[in-house]
Amino acid sequence: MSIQSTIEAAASTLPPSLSRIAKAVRENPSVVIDKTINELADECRTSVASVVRFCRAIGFSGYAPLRMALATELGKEAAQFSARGAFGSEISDDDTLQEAVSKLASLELLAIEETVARLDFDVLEASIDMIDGAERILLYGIGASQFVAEDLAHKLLRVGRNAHVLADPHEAVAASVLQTAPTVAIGFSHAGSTIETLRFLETARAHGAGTIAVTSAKDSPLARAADHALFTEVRESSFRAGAMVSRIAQLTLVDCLFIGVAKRRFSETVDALQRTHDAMRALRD
Amino acid sequence: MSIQSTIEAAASTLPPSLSRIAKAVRENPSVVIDKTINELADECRTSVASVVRFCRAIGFSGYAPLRMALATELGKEAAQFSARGAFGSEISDDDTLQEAVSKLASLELLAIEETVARLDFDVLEASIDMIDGAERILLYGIGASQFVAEDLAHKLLRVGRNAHVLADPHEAVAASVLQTAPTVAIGFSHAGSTIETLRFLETARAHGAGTIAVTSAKDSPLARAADHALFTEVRESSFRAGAMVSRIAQLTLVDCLFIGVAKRRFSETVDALQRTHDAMRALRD
DNA sequence: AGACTCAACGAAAAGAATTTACACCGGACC
DNA sequence: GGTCCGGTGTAAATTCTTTTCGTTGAGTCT
Repeated sequence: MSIQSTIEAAASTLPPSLSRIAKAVRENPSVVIDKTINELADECRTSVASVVRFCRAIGFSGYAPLRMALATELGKEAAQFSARGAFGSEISDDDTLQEAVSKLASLELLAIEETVARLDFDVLEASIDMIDGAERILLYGIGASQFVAEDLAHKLLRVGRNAHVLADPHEAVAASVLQTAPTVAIGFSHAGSTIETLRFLETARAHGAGTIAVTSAKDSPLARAADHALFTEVRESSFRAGAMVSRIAQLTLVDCLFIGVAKRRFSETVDALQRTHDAMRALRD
Repeated sequence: MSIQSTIEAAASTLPPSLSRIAKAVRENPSVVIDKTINELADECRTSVASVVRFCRAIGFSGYAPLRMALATELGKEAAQFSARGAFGSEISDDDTLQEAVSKLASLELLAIEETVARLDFDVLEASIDMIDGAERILLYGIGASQFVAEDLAHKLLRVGRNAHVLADPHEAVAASVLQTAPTVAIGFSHAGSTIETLRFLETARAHGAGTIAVTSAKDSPLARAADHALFTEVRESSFRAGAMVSRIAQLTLVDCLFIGVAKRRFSETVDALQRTHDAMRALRD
C-alpha cells in the first residue's frame, strides 16, 4: 500500500496535533522532502517530537525513512505523469515531427494500457469459451476494422481454427444464415454504429450464432446486439488520430482473445504454430 | 540529465577517493538512501568529508539533497520497471488469463515505447520525403506484415495518394518494373529475411524506385536492400508472441510515416479525411 | 638536494537535524 | 480528591552533516 493512502487511512485515528501534520503532508507531500523536521513542526504549529510520533504512527521508524520512502513514491508518480507525455493534446500542424510522433505514441500507449486495465475478464473468458466451442468463426469489419478482423482470422487459421473474414455485406449475411455447426460471429467497429457490421451480428444472432462485438462505444447498437461486448478505451478528440489509435486498441483485444483461445489447447496450439512456422521457413529456403 | 549519468560523466575526472564513492553509488545507488554519510564513508574506506566533496563534485549542495534526488530517481526507475510488469517472461501455459494478458500488454507497450525512442528521425524524414514526392506507392508484405501494408495503403488512399498493396510476388515484381512516374516501394518484414519482400524491394530499386524497409532486423538483407530502413524494437523470445507484438510496432512506424506525410499537406489532408469521412457517413445513413 | 606549491585527504570541531527522555496538562475513571 | 493515561511540548542527548584545518605526498622550481 502506498504511503499516501496509509496516511489517509490513519488520519481519522490520529490525535489533533498529528492530524495537522497528516493534513499538511497529504496536501503537499513534497514538504517532507523539502523541509527539515523542525521546519515542518513549525509549519504545523507543533513540536518536532510530534512529527516523530507521526512518522511512527504511519509505520516508519523516523523522519529520515519516511522522507526516503516519500521521495521514492513522488518519483514514481512523476514518472507516471511524464510517461503519459503530451497528453490529450491534439496533433496539430504546428507540431514538429518529433512532437507529433511522441503525442501519437502517448495516445497509443494509453490506449493499450487502459483497454487492458478496464478489460472485463468475465466477458473475455465467455468470449473465449464461445470461440473455443465454435466450429466456424465468422469475422466482419469495414475500413480500418477490416484489417483487425483479418488479423484475428489469420491468427486463428494458423492454429487450425476455421476462421473466415467476410468480404462484403452480402457474403456476411449469407454466411451467417447458413449455419450447419456451432458458429460464432465477431463484429469489429470502432464507433459501434457501422450499419453493415450491425446487420451482420444481428443476422448471425437470429440464426443461432454466438455473437461478440469489439468496439469502443459502450452504449452502441453493436454492443447491445452482441452476446458479449469487448471495449477498447481510446481517447481521441477527432477522427484524425482515431484510425490509428483505435485499431491498436482493437488489435490488443484481438491478442487477448487469441491468447485465451491458444491457452485452451496450449500444446496443440504451440505445435500448430511451430508447424506453420516451419512450413513457411521451408518455403523460403 | 539524470544523476546517474552525471556521476558517470564526472567519474573519470574524480580523484581516487571520490572515485571509490562514485563506483559504490553507481553499482548500487540505493546505498545512498539506506546508509548515512558515515556508513557510506566507511564502506568506501574514506572520510565523511570526502563524501561531502563528492556530493559537491556532482552538483549537489550536500548529502541530503543528493539523497532526495536519488530517491526520486530510483522511484522513477522502479515505476518504469513495474509499469512494464512481468518482464521478458515468456507467456506460458501456467499463466492465468490475467497474467498472460498483462504480460502481452507489457510487451506491446514496451515495443511502442522503444520503437519510438530509438526511431531515427533523419531516416523517417527522408522516408516521408520519398513518399511525399512519389506518384505511386507500392507496398508489399507477407503474412502478418501484409495487414500492416494494407493498413498503410488504406490510410494513404484516404488522403488521396496512389497506394497499392501488391497481392502476390508476381504482381509485386511486375508492378515494380513498370514505373512510369516517381515510385516508392515499401517492404514490410519482421525478420527482414522474407525472400519475396526482399526481391520486391530489389527489383523496384533496380528500376529506379525509392525503397523503404520496415523491419526489426538491423543487419538484415531487407534493411541493406533499401534506401531507408525503419526499425521496430521488439523483445520477444519466441515466435509465439512475435506476430502480435511485432505488428503493433510495425503499425506504430506506419503511423509515424502517415503523420509525416499528412503534415506535409496538412490542410489538404484534413480536408480529404473529412470528405472521405463524410462520404462514408452519407453511405451509412 | 632542498624548498615550495598544491591537490587530496582525513581528523576533529562546529553546527544541524533527529531522536529520546521527561515533565506537564487535562480529562476519564475509580 | 486521587490516580491513571493519552496527548503534548521542552529540553537534553544523540546522531548526522558540514566546515575547518592540518597533514601528507607528488610534482615543480631554484
